[in-house]
Amino acid sequence: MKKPPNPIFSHQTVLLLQNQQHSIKTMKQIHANMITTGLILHAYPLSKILILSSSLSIPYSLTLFNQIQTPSIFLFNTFISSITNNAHLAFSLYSRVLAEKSLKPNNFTYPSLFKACGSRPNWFRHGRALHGHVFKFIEPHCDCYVQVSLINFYSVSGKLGIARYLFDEMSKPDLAAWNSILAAYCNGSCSGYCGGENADLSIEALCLFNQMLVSHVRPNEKTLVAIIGACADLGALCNGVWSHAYVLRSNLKMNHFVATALIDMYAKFGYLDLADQLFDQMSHKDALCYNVMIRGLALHGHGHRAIGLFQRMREEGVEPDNVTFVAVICACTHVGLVNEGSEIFNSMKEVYGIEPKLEHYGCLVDLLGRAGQLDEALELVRSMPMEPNAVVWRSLLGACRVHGNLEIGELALRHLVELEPETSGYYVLLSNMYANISRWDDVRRVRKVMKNKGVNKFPGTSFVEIDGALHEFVIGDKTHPCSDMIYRKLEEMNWKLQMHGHNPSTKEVLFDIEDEEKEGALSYHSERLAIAFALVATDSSFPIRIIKNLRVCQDCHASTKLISKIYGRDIVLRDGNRFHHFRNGACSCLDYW
DNA sequence: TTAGGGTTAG
Repeated sequence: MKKPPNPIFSHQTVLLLQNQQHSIKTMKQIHANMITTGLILHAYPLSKILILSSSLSIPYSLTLFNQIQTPSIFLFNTFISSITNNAHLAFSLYSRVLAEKSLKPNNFTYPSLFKACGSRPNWFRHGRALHGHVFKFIEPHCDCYVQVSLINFYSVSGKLGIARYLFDEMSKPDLAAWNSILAAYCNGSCSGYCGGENADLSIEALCLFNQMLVSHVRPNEKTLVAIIGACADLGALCNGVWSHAYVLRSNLKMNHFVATALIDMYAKFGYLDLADQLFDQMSHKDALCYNVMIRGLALHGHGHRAIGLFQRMREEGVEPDNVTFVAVICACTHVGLVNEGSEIFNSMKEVYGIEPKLEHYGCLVDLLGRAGQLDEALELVRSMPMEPNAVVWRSLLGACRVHGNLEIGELALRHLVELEPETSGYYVLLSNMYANISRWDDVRRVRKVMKNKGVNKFPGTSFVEIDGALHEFVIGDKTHPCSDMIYRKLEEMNWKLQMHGHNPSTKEVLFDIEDEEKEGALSYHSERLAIAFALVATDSSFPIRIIKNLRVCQDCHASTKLISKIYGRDIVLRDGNRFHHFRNGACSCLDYW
């Protein structure tokens, strides 16, 4: 016989709790009503008021919870899951569960707790201890939610290997599990916690996606957001366009997340018109999508359009955030709008109440430096409220090299050598700087310091990929088997083998391949030699792909930009951190210089 | 009839 429906579930107050948005005032009224009607004694309505009250006032919800005589594990789980952004409270509730003999944590207890751990820095050890509890109290393999929450916890804690192990342990990963592991690889490739393997992480994400399709798990919007991000990081145009097409043909929703990821991807590829089209189609534009579009425009040298979009953002009442200002000040830098950039920097605090961070000061140093205002840039570095990092000093150094200011350049290099003593490139730059003005004693001194410190043990190498084969070039290796061929070809093409530079009238590209007269000047960079090789060895229109074992230095960055513009060739430089995609004189990697 | 996991820029 069918049981009659329980009148509690159709009670007017319970329906009110479920169906409407409430203020603290109406929530208190409902609470009072529940006490008078006796509904407060029933677990289901109690769980609903707990969820509601914790979203409005944590102290109120805690008082409410503490009034429950003997809360069941169901009520503990409900309350813990509603306060995961308060990890301390979540864990104190969990310890009450452990202390109570009549209670035992279950499958529903752990996902929220792992979420709470992952959301706080330095809580890794708590999460790891909690993982032990999972084995003690439940059977983790039986529950997908627990497994996924563990994968996420380890991935946000930077333990991608453990996350992958747990994923591989799953006999039949569901959609959320696939999305978690894909996001883990994609976020890992962005945050850079895996050193030189970032690009490999994005490639692995694409491989995993392939496996997902093969195992007949149907991707959703979250999946595609991760994959589009991986394509953007890799500069994988074909895969990126395929992903866009997949969204359309699979009737996935072009929601905020998907659209923003696509805008970012097309902007990074340099397809600003496509990015702009998608941007215009977005019904509601938030700060995030403005940021990616502004950044995209700034990256590709459309500074004025970027600033125009920033104006539009303000006119439409969208509040800029700290990322917006990084993008806008960089846009000003690229078109030399020093006053506008400085004003925007000042408006951060005065108008928007946003305290400028290190990266904003870095942008301003770059803005002033590139405009040749080196004394002002140095003054700013000295007066900024936080300790300048290597990025800031590198900006200043870059400006000094462009504007030929040895004094400040030397100062910047000294700081860089101190901050990153293992980076041989700084010693090399310092040495070259002295060599350029024939201060040979200083050249020898720097070389001696290098030798004493044991830096530069590992020469920089670049690999250039031509027709699927990798050719290796080592910094300063004049005996490379390709060198003669490159020299001959370059001479045929009437290229000068000197310091890098560019003569717009003759279209000469000047490589600093070697200069015997300059004693002590280090010879050409391997990536430049590799590019030269690729240019002379292939006429195909495919991007020249170069893989480096050292960071792309400023010299190389500048000359590669130039070569991409003059020869109309896309060049992709991959270093330990990421891909730098050069197209028509612009590079889609702004964070370097 | 109740509770838990996965998405966007730097």
